[in-house]
Amino acid sequence: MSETREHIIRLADRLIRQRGFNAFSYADIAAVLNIRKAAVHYHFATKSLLGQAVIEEELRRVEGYRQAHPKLGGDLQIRHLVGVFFHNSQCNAVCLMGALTPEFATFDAGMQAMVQRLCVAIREWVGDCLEDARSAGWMRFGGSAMDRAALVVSTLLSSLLLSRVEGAGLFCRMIDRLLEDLGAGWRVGDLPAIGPARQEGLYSFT
Amino acid sequence: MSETREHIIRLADRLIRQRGFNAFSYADIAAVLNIRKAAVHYHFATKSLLGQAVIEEELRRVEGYRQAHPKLGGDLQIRHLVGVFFHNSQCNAVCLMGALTPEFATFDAGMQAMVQRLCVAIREWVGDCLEDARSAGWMRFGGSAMDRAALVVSTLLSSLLLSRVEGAGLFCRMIDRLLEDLGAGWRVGDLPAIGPARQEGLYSFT
DNA sequence: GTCTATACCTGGATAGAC
DNA sequence: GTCTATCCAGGTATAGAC
Repeated sequence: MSETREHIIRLADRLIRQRGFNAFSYADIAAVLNIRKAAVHYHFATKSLLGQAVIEEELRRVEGYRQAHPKLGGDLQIRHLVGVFFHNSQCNAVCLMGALTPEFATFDAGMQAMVQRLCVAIREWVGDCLEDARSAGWMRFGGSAMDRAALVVSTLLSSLLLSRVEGAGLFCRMIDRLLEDLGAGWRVGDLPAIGPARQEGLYSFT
Repeated sequence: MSETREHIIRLADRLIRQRGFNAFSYADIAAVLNIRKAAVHYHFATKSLLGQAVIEEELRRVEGYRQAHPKLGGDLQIRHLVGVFFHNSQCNAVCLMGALTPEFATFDAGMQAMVQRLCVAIREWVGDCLEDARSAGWMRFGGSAMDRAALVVSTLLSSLLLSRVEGAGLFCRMIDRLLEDLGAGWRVGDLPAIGPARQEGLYSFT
């Protein structure tokens, strides 16, 4: 895949999560890369196609992580997920679901389908992790793992939205509360710091 | 207050929650009211001022409700709140917090301040309700009522976001799960239907 | 005081140069 | 295959008519 193409996707990802899909433009990307807007159009004919590529990249990262750690317990994977979100909370960035779902009604069919795929994929992953963590005794909670996953994802998602408005401290208070409800034996503060190599803004699954 | 002014606010409120703040325009409002775009500018010189007016209206509704029912127990007020959100889930509308916080970084200072006020007001209201409901024995949960309120608000907020993408059924599954965690003795299906007089889209506190 | 006509800019997208 | 110059629609906002 082309070098600039990757740069564009990376930039678009960041812009979407900082300002929303409808609020960024090809001009923003062109300015950073020192090219003309139309050069971006060469790589992505329409803005919708660019958005879909960003989501596809994210899906690839999620699937990649799952396949790279087939034997990793659900509890450890949840730790990783929470770490990703914590890092985002420090950067004032929200996740792709939090950025895209509010604007869902303004998207064309192709983009809507990708947003749907993303939401389902994340929830299924978290659901499998919760199921595993519960049966292994690392967590305890009522209800089906899949419905519980919706609650966990929803809390992570909106903790980023709200903490950007009310201060980053809110994130830890909310997630620690969530983890206690899940019977997890750890808190946000227990997670290892994220290495500088991954701090460039793409250390994200959502 | 002028008649058209109120109409504009009402329309803007709906457009924001259906499509987001940056995705709607004065043209959308002008088309419905059969006036020119500039007529809207007369009432609200800038789009930011219009947005602030929409939020101010919402704050007024919240405060109005609280003052109108000073003696109403927290449990009953939460029922009302959940009913409002359920109604929104049926209309594919999200709440103002869910619509505005993702675009927070694109707002000017005045608008950002109003979004902040809104988030704080809602959370304080829910916090007071939870506190009351817990001490009255209607609910039971761990942690401070205020932190718990953040979780409740966050779940309501994102259940609207996600159910619009994954289907309205998700809303009830998520909220019923939340209510059970809170030890509430009721579920979404137990709530009375919302009267037709209030179904026009402004039956909302967020 | 209320609205219309209009300006000006930036958005996404196209046609064609290298 | 990659990018530049350009277009046109639609955005917010202003100046001025009624």
